[in-house]
Amino acid sequence: MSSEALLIDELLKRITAGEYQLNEKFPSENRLAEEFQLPRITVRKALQHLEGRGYLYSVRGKGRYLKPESESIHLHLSGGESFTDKMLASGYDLKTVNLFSPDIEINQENQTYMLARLRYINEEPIAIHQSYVNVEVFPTIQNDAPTITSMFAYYRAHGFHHFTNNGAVLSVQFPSTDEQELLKCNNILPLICLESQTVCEETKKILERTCILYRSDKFKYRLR
Amino acid sequence: MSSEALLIDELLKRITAGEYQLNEKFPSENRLAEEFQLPRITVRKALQHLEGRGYLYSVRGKGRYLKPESESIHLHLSGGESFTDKMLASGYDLKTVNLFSPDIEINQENQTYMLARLRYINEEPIAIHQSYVNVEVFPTIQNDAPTITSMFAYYRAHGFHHFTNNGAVLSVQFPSTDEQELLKCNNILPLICLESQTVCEETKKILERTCILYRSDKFKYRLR
DNA sequence: TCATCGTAACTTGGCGCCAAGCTGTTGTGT
DNA sequence: ACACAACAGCTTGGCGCCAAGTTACGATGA
Repeated sequence: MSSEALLIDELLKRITAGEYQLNEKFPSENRLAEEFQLPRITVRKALQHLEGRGYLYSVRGKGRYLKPESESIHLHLSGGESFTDKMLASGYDLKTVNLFSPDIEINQENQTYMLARLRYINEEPIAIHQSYVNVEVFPTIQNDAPTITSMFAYYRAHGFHHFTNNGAVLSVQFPSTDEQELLKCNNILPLICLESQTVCEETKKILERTCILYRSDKFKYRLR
Repeated sequence: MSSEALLIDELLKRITAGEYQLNEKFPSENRLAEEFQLPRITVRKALQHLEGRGYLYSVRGKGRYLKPESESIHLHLSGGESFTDKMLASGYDLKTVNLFSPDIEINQENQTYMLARLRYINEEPIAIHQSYVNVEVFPTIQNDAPTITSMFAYYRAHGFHHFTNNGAVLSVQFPSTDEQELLKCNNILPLICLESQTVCEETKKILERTCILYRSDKFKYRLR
């Protein structure tokens, strides 16, 4: 194993053992280089890796600081309940921002319109919701899109009242630069990608295909 | 956004668009530095990031090469079925290696014994199974441990025949150096961590607490 | 004409140097 | 005695230089 990898492990041990105070100065690159008898560049790479993972933040000229660990939100990955309802039921302060852009057009091939929303909890972005709405069922979706914050509310307004989803697929991916900006995260923060279809229980019509990108560091997922 | 981040995005676009041949030379650091008018060190960082994510591998003096993308295994995250049964049912060539070590002792605090197994598919390590076996139910587990490859078989041999689990919790973490060596992966490959308890249906005894670490790049997970 | 060896030109890898930012201490001026 | 400015010493950030490895081409010798 490389020196860098071993240093990362050792620093993680110390961090999880509580040896460093939150928001106080982490030992500098030079200090750690001296302590571990490693080149400063090796130490810097290890520290930058820990920054990438969200443990540290740095200010040029000042130093590096330990980030407070954010509390994980427990999310049930199951059932037809909307994300909004789940969060409200658990007492979280959820906010939704519509990421409408006039540039987005209907996908002619599969007749869907992509409507994206950014979800915040406690003023922090935690998920990107991408709904690929079935244009055949909702022909005016492109015009309606700028004002929508709840898809379920939109469906109810259009006469659909009971929903289910036919399973979901979960995978892990890294964020693109756009997603990094939206979610205010680093490029090595894994995102949980959850893909499913929302179906009307009565008519069995597919209303939308959904892709939700969750920051994996903000959630623990309960499975039934 | 930094130059490095934008370069990563652009190279990923090209990779997914199929612009590079598998196992053929990827453009060199100098070549890309010239093309994008960036310092070589910026290009190198971007390429090392892609290496970390598993897209590329490098040979000093020779060059960098695109790795073939491995097929994702679809795994159902549900039910009491064992991992072994699920993989065999899907036709995968699963192999299990017991990671027995005489150094591992019974945890006196919660009376469990940690038995770890490494899972291979097509000769590639894909998951680490850690079973924290209830010593009160299996007092001879420490002696039995070296020869166990199937926990369910072990339980059946001890008179337990029907199992369930009381939900599971899924989270994402990065591998430690030990886990990196076992799974033959880089330090930024996210691992899916699935924690659950295996319970005997008849007696309701907790047989084990399980923690499975899956390479997230090898699996897509189906939820019911 | 063919084979072998040496060198140059390519590749990636390891680590350092200089730049930019911040803070604390000391000296000078009012 | 206090306030302000300058400088030194600390911090992290950007990028380059030299080392190590591989390959291809040209020259020399048989």
